[in-house]
Amino acid sequence: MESTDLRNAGLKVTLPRLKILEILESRATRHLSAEDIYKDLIQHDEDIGLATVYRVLTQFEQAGLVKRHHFEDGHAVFELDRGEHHDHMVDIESGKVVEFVSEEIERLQHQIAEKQGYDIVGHSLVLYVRPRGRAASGRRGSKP
Amino acid sequence: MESTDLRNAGLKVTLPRLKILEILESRATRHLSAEDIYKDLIQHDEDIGLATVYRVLTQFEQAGLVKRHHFEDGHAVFELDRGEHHDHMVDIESGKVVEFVSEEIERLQHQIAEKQGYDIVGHSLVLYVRPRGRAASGRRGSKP
DNA sequence: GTCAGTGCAAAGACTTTGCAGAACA
DNA sequence: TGTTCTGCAAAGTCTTTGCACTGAC
Repeated sequence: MESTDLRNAGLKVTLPRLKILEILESRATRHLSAEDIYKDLIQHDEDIGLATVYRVLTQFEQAGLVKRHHFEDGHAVFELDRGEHHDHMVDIESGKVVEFVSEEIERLQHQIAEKQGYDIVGHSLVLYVRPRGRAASGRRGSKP
Repeated sequence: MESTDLRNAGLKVTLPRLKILEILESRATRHLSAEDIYKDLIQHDEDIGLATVYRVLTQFEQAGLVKRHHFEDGHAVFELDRGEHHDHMVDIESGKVVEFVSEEIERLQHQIAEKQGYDIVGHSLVLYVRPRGRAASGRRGSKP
């Protein structure tokens, strides 16, 4: 089944590709960095290099199988592209990523771009959040 | 006047800092990369190293004088923080950056975060756009 | 058997850091 | 004068690339 996806993308069915696809499909965390995937492979005794992970992910991205995101932490994260567009919320304390969709925001975005004479080609919306009601890290009450 | 900003930030008033602040204030393009600023300094025969540019920008960021953004092109861009929040639209053909504000989107974002039990700490919204009505780069008509 | 794919190491882009000399207060 | 700053070069992080070998078809 995964092999079909690969063939459809014009990619040979190889072990590294299958394994990486499998990791992207099966992990609880759907947003993984190249390093995350690499470590996972190592732990499962797969002898696959980090360079290959990057190469495969880039190919998957070009084939439309995965999406690459750049949250503000320096490294890219990848997720399987299941077709349905969504935006992200990142819990800055736990690192957890929550997906959400807002038709209304999408609509407003198009409206805004249109007003300036543009068509939207893509967009990136990320909310950096913290569990409700908790104060800023290590502080109490109002600003110092 | 700029020197006051620096002193308020607890930074000594030095030539590199003044020059960099001046560039951020006076350039038509308000969103500059470290490299952009460095080149500008070189062109004006200022003998300031790239490392210093990065150091100064980081200090300015910590002092709240500038904001750092990561658009999808790999390198960070900096803009003077004038206090008023806004989001960005990047014309992928010209590289031009347009700022915009949408109270409505802001409101929706808070609503969405709240629904998940989160407070928003920060957010990043960037629209990648292309002048209206123009086909994808180098193409005509519908998809190939 | 061929050609795409892979591992490894080396290179690249962007950014940060260590240190000795220079400059602000 | 005493720190704080700066330039330079070296190191760091994340990612890509070159090359000879391996493996899919």
